[in-house]
Amino acid sequence: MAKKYERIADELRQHIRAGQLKPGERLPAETTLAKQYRTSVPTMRDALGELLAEGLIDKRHGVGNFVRKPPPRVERTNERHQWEKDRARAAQNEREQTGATEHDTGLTVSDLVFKARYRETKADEDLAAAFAVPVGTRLLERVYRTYPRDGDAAFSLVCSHLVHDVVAANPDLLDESNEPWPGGTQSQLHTIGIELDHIVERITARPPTSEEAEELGLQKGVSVIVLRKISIDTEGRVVDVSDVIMPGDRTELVFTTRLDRW
Amino acid sequence: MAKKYERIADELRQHIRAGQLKPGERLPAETTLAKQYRTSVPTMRDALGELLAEGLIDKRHGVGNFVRKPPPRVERTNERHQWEKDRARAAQNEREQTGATEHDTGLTVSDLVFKARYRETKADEDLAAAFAVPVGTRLLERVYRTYPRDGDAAFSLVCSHLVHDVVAANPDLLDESNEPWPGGTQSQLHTIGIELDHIVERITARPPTSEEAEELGLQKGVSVIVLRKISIDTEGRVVDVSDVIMPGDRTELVFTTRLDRW
DNA sequence: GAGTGGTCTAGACCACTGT
DNA sequence: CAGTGGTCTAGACCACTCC
Repeated sequence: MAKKYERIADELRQHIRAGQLKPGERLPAETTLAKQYRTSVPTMRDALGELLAEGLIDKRHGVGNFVRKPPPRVERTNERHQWEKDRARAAQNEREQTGATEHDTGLTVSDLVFKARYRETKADEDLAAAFAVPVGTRLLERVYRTYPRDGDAAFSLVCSHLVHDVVAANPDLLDESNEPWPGGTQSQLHTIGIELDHIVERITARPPTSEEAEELGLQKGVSVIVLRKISIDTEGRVVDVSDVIMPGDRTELVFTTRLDRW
Repeated sequence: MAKKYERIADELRQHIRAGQLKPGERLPAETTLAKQYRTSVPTMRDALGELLAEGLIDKRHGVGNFVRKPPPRVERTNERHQWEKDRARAAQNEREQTGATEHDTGLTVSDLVFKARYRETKADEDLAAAFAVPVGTRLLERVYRTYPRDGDAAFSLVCSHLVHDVVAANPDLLDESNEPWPGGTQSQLHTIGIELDHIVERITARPPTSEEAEELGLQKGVSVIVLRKISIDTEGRVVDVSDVIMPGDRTELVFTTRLDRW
């Protein structure tokens, strides 16, 4: 009654967990495995597909299937926001030391390659609702990528939106060649007199688009975590709406909620 | 170069988004679709598999494939914790009105079926580390399920852990027949003099186990969001560790972080 | 060029649902 | 019982990687 590919996946899972198959080790070819388990290649592939989605193996086209090393999970905490706010007004040389990604990953600036691209767009229905502005309002769209210097896959895909006419008060903020801006977005907003009051983050999970899977180096069946960060200033105005796409198998979000005392 | 099943999935996606296929409507049989798209049944199934993982269609064995109605997303906010704390000391009749699930879903008590099961266990390595107690410490494990009265799939799978000897101070807390306890866990802890100071929530995403997929009514390819909630009291002691499993296609987590003023 | 995984086909047979 | 989707098989052919 149990499905064959599930039984095979279970067996392989046991072998991996028990350490009979070690991290980094190559599995036998799929045709070989199919013979070993007395099944067909497609069924064998279904079994391997389960392990793939769980992040237990890596498939490398033309090379083989490998037991995956337990992936280092990247934590992203909500305490980063206060940390960023505290630094937003610090001296430039202090702000230059590290950014929020380094804060999360524990890596240093020299390990990371950073890219930014700015573009002008118009608010669609979704963003217009988030900003509480009319559809078609001019926005500044900022796309960020951070890669480890050696690897190839990005840590996360970030797309930030600001209301163009608001940030135009400081022309430096419209120029992508000023990135990476020491101290990040809160520091940029500080130059035009904006102070953040609170941040709302909405989190969902879904399968990646093929572009997202490509950029993040995701195996088939692995979901992404989508985080929409909405920054509200002390006037109650929405000043930034950012979408962050993170690999579901390597990400852990941490939120601390402090409670009022009785 | 584009994969055939992706092209077909794209076409069907367009038809659904454009409203040519309406929510609730049945698609032609897979054999029929395969002929229409001049492909084989397995390839057609790969295409439908994409839509399935995205939550655009429902597959019903022996019946057919249906366009899914946009699923009502259940929000879970971190403001629920302060809300629960405020009610923990309220009069019993007020606490009885509604619980946190109703607070999140907007449904009333009569729409929901609630089940609780208590069990005594010993701390494994994972939980021992979370509680900062020795492995093998006696714990009280509490499993909760909340179902809509009409539907069949649970909203979420909750498993809470308390240190047995701590809560045994009030024997009522060891008896599952006292569930649902008006006012929830914070109210229960209040009876033994525990006040919460803050809550840490760690969020990850992964494919469901087959049991989870069954209980939550998940289609193939849909991930679950896993939330581990750690409650810390005013003494800095971890008093509760709860794991919450939620369907990735119907859940939105909302976290608000308030920032100190400059 | 040899060996690997990726895509696609064609079809058998089983399990589930509703009439 | 008829019709549907679910599982499994057997094998062709392509794309990628490395020697």
